[in-house]
Amino acid sequence: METASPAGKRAATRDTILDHAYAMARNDGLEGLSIGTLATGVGMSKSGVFAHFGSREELQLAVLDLGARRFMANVLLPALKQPRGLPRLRAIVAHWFAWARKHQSGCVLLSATSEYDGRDGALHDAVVAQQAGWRGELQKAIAQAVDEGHLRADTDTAQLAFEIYALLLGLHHDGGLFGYDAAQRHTAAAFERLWRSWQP
Amino acid sequence: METASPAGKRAATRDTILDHAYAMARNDGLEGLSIGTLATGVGMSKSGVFAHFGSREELQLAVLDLGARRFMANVLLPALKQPRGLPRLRAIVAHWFAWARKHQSGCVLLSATSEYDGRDGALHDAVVAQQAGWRGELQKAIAQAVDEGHLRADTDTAQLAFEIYALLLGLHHDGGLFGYDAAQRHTAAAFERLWRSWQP
DNA sequence: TTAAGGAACGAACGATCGTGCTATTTTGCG
DNA sequence: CGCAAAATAGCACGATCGTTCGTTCCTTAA
Repeated sequence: METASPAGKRAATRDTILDHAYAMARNDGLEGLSIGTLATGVGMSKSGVFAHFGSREELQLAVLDLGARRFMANVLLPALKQPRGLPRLRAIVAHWFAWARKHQSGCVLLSATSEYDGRDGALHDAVVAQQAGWRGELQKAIAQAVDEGHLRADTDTAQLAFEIYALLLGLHHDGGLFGYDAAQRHTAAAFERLWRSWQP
Repeated sequence: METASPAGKRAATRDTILDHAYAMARNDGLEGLSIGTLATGVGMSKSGVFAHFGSREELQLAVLDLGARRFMANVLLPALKQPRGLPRLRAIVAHWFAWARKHQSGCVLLSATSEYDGRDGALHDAVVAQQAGWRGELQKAIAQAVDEGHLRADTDTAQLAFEIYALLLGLHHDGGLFGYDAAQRHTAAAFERLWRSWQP
């Protein structure tokens, strides 16, 4: 048998553990993850959970990776069905809004940036790589919108990507603290101004 | 003697402890604060540090409060020397930029919002109160700029305050992850567009 | 039927956590 | 100087942390 069967028992329970770990990390962050509490949550022993990852750091990296894959699957992937250019870009933002609504009580990727942006180590590197990757996807979608003539030809893709990201940070922030509805209104209004100011 | 002499020994060492605690919380967050590590940092015993606060939560609240006071002293207060209206508003943003540069490796107030936005308890309430207070100050400065005729008369103060805050979130985020310089350029460019779009 | 291998458990490790208590030291006042 | 009061240290507690190790259980193949 090769290195991994398509869906062996090991992989299945590992997925179960990661699912619980992700839910916990949404509230307590990756630094708040404890193997004991996680084991209780999934109904396993501490050592049983531990054996699947080998170290707490590996567990945290796996949860971070799961978060990144879920984000991509929920925000980027469905938007790819839209035609290239502004429609796809707006679809990304729309799905990102939905993601923020579902993650009002905390987003693993965002809390991870707060937790690891000033440290060294594998988690820091993983967070930076993940954020840089997503920013790159954003810039790619923006560049396509420029190519299609949906945005001004002199658009600075990094600049616009930054502003889009900042608005979503605002949505997450205000949504978590003051309630999603008001935050959603402010963010949507800001986006209308944003698209208008970059239209050709 | 009354409840507190102007600068007794107790208050002095308490300030020393809080200063170290603030520095530590910048890297590890308020949840990462441990009394033992803090005691080692200030060269005291665990119980000696503990006696000043009575509980870990009280310590965290004190650090959060110190952060808020330092933020106000560094960002709002110096801006009050500028004349009401847009000059003062831009001064607030300028000092906020400097604050973000000094706090690239982590801002206690920001990480606190990530850590407590999805929980209950005194820390959550303190974070919400602090953020709401600051947002209120922003809105007040914006309203004055409207009164002075420096911004459009139909300006939605809550909306503009949200957008300003979102841009600073972006500055903190990108500054910590990708380096301050590029983040500062993007944020400054976004602000120029922002002021222009709200000018009368 | 039995041997083999993987998965999970249970117990224990040293370390550290927050938090009490009781001494001991330091301080300020008469 | 001497004495009360305040400030700090020392010690111990139960709990939990991540991690290791040996054992048990279950599945699968010969």
